[in-house]
Amino acid sequence: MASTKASTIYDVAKVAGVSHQTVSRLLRGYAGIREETRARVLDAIKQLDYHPNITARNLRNGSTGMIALAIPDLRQPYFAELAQSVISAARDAGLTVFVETTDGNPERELAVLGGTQSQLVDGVLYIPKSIDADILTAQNIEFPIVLLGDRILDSQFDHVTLPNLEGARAAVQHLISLGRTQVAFIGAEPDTDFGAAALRLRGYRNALESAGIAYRHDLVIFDSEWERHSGASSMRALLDSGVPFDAVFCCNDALAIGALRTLLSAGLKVPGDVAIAGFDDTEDARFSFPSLTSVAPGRDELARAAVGLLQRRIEEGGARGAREEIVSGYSLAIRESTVGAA
Amino acid sequence: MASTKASTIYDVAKVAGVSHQTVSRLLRGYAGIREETRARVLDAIKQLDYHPNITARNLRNGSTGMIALAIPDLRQPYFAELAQSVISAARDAGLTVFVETTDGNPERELAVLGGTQSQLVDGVLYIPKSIDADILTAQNIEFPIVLLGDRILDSQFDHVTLPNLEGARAAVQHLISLGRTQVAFIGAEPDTDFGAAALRLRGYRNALESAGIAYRHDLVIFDSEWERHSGASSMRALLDSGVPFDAVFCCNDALAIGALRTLLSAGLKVPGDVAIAGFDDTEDARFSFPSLTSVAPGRDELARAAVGLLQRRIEEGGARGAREEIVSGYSLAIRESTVGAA
DNA sequence: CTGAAAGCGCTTACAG
DNA sequence: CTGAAAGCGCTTACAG
Repeated sequence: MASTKASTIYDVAKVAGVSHQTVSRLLRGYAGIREETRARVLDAIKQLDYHPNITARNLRNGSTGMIALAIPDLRQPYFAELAQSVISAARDAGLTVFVETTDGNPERELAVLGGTQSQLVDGVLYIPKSIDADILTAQNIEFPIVLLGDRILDSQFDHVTLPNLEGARAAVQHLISLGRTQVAFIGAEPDTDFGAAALRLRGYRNALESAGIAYRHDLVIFDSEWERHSGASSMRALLDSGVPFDAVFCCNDALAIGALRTLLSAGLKVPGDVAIAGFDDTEDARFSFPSLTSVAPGRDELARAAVGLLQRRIEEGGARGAREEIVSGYSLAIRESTVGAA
Repeated sequence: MASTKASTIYDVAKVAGVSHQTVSRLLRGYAGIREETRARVLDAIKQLDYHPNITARNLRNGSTGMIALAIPDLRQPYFAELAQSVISAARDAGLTVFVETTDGNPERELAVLGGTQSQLVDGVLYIPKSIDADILTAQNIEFPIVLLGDRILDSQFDHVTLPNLEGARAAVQHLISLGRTQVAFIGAEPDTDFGAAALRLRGYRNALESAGIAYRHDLVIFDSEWERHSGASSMRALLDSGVPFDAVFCCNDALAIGALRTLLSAGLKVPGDVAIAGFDDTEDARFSFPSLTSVAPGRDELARAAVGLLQRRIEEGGARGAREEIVSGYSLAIRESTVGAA
């Protein structure tokens, strides 16, 4: 902080009666310093309450020990929890993070890549939302970047993602195992073959196929917002369509929470009339009533992997190895919304 | 970023055929530069894709344009939403923020104040949880700091806080206006006369008094965690106590969501048997079923005020004026948990 | 084992 | 209106 005139390496050196480089060496952990000298310097440091000026060190070293986390919106529990995991993982790795919210706005998502903060940072952990791989590729990014999250398209970048297909399939298989045969799907996206929505839809279809249940378009609801309010409307639309269904898989918990609210508002019983499952295992899934069955994608593991990969890329400097793709494990948290209260 | 050799002000100067200071001046927005020179420099900047090195600028200027936000835990919606508001407000103010999560852990809360990142930052927005004013005062903090949030104790620091008493009173008055006479209170804290819990409890008592209802200890549940899981247990405890009640005010929405779940699990009707209100107006309050009546404390206003105050302190440099206290406005969002479905 | 020198990229008085 | 100089606080070869 600039408020009070902080003491420098020179002040310490003067007090200790050594040159400033000796102080620097001690700070950097060099072995070869005479015990008696070391003690004098440490004394001076304590006496002056000296703290190294990180900015100066950064300027010299060309690195800052900081990474940026570009994330759409902390108001959404999934992102908030993911951010928390990233921040913890980064701290454990000796990095500090710098949260940039983009609102999933394409311009802001792009701005992060060129913004003034990208100067300050050794690398970027990037959770894209509305931007796609082509645009990203066209950016010709010249610093370490790792893509993170569920919306990762097939891309030439390092990325860490979820078992989208497998998780969705497991959830839908669970619904089917309960004897449900008319399973709706909320959260499909038009016009994409990649990305979380497409993969989860494929998982859904896989599960139906293995059970010998025909896929039906009228049970698939498009919703690319994946938020609580849109989940509520999507469920409203499904109910209004008059198509009968006895279960629903939602692409994330936010959708499921919204859909659940609409179902209960409409006087339906969950899971009696309709069983419902989500994806993400956010904390609100555990405290809704009924509590929500959800695919738990191992958020901490994901965050740690992403931070670790980014750190590796930073250390490698310019020399990029082959791009890497990491997929986390998952489990299915089975709760009241599919199996009822205990 | 350090990955590729970035061009400097000198490179630009050489290409443009001027001295590097001229480039610097143009960058800093000085008026006195000949039109023709300016064009040449801008050309060179574009041609070289020059971006100023923020670290160097910071070293020179002694400030970084960054602030730290020390916050307990993004997994809790209240904090996540507050963080989002702070980040937005900071961006509007030209500052970037740096999120430090403390887990409400006293050591980590203290560490933020001395940590290496406090070097990097022009000031700190501090959301304390377990730390109290005495400890903070003892720290002899020598940089701009603004306390933010609901747990602010009476202190010698600048702080921005919520209308704790008034908000709680309004919520309880609302419950009473519905004809409820046995209003429970969840979230009291033992041994404090200050802080959000004490103030909200006072608001509760005020509302009872104005209505001529006697205050009863057996309707007040202690809970200093203020999380969903603790709200669930607290409500469990209240039910088990056998004390009859027809309404409950919870100190925050997390408690209320947990309590609501317990009520519904127990087969009680909300608001038929028990009306329930919370505080914070987090987004999950709007999507529970029934949706939750809650005190809305004007989060954006709060965040903007806090960022503004901090920025002012930073600009004032060392010269601290009188400490300032800002209290946000509030409104009461009335929803199904007190008045039933529409 | 420790000192003298140069430089990271920028900005700010000082001249002209 | 634009250039030469010094310095922000640190680290890294280079000598000795």
